[in-house]
Amino acid sequence: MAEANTGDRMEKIVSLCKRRGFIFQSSEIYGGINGFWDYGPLGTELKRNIRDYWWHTMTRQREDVAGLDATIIMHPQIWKASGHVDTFSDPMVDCKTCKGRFRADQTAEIPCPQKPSKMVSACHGEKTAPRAFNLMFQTCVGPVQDDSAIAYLRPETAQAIFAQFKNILETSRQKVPFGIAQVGKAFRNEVTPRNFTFRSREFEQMELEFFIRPDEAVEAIAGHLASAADIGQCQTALGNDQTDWGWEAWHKYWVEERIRFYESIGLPRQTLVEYWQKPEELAHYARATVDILYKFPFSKRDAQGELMGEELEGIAARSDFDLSQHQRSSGKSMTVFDEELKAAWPKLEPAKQAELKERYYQNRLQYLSKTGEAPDKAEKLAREDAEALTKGYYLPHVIEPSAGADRLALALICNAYSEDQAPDEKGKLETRVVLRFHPRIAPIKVAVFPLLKNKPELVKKAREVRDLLRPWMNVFYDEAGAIGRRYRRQDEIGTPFGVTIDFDTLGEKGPELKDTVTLRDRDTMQQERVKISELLPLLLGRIR
RNA sequence: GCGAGCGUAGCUCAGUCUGGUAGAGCGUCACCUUGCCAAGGUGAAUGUCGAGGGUUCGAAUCCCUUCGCUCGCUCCA
Repeated sequence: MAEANTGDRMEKIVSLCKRRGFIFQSSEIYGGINGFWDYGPLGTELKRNIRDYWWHTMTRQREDVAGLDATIIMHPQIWKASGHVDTFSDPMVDCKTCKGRFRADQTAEIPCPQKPSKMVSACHGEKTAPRAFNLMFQTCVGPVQDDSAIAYLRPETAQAIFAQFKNILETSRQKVPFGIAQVGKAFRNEVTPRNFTFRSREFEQMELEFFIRPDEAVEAIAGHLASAADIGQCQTALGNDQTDWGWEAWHKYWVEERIRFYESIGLPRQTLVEYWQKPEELAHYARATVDILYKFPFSKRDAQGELMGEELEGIAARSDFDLSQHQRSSGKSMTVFDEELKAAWPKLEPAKQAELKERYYQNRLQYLSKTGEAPDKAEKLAREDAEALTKGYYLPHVIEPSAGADRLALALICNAYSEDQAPDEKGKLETRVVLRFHPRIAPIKVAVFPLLKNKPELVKKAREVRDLLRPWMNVFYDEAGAIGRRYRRQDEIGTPFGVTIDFDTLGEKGPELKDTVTLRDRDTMQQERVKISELLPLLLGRIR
């Protein structure tokens, strides 16, 4: 299986996507529009399978996650509170002399590329005035288009979860720790869309905000925090006792959980990179972030020549930053009342009480100071928060696994794409293009063929089999051309199974083969003989 | 947004330098053939050569503008 060079491979994938109806450029007949992509018939099925399986795994299969489907346009204040209005717009300066681009606030710290002894702000290059690059799409709500009407298309789905946190808490009968999941479109006016659909301006996110107790509350209730060794066992812990899990345990748990998800739809661990962001790379609100990267063909290589991977998902431990921000910005309380905490607190030693209270106070004070509260006010608020903790009230912390649906679709296509050698009818080796999708996410699950089209009995029987399977899975029926050609067409779009109705099915070779069909496996091209009556349960077992 | 390269049939591409009015392979469709792994037969459709403008008797070819793609700066689910 000779691998073409990576550029080649990516080109073949892009071309296959268009040729077979996975992905088209948006608005193509008008010349296209940069950073926007449409999914064709097969791509739509693929993406729907991804979304559905994510939803299935993250919410319906769990006791502790509830769903949300919020609007794309929300109150603009949300994006002030979240920090997107300010931090999503970096004024940039271009240097016409050296062609460099620099953040306007950093020109005094970055050396000039042409004359490194001087900083950019002091070099002789001819520079443009600072220009704002706000990555949020703006629109106006209502007929009057003035500043008061400005609204934004959401740049992430997460903020709606925080904004609706209290409503969901009160209506879902969930208690911390629990999560809120959402799948939906998000929009970023990327400077440079790149790498096929990888960096698009309109994309779909699959996000979970998993709310947990602050460590101080965990310690008050459980008496201790799960140790490093306990954390090492997280991967099998669903259903186990989690009362002593602090944020590190939950964070690690979700990293493992998410990697298992990727494995379960056919991305082997060696195609993924688990990247723990270094302290200096962390966003200001994050205590830890793990990126799950997939080794795309267009990924850069490290010094050893290994693909470094591109981000599919980020799993951030965001402390109580987001709920705090919305609490301050909206003036509405975002705290929860925790009966277990209230009951546990009076039973603690006074020294322990003091220690936990002090730690909570320090954390709140640090947050409030960082966000610019006046020192005396910050101190007062932090005292109040610490006092509330002793009564069972706190702001939940959050672990955020946030994945890109389109990026995952692209990763699955890249991962599935393969070329192998298969003999044609004369035994000559031919190149076969196969998308080795995991059956769970394959757009079409099974293709049904009559061996020959010109035999009405075969066609009739094949249509019966098609109709038998159709209510249960996506079936494709094809009677055109030679049987081998039909198999190959299905291989190219990743259909895992092929069912062929032949003369044995009609009973020509005797009663023992009557009403049996051949079931052909895409990857091995092996066939097995299966009774029609057993076909449905067999296939259902293999595609779930 | 800036710099470099590119844009011809559904896909991959030839033709562009040296203007004369568009081709190949694969694919698609129909009919025939078919006895389990695509390239048997016959026939068919498809391009205002990315778009717009200019030069010219004549532009896929030269010039300008614009849109899109690829790479770099920047950003990131």
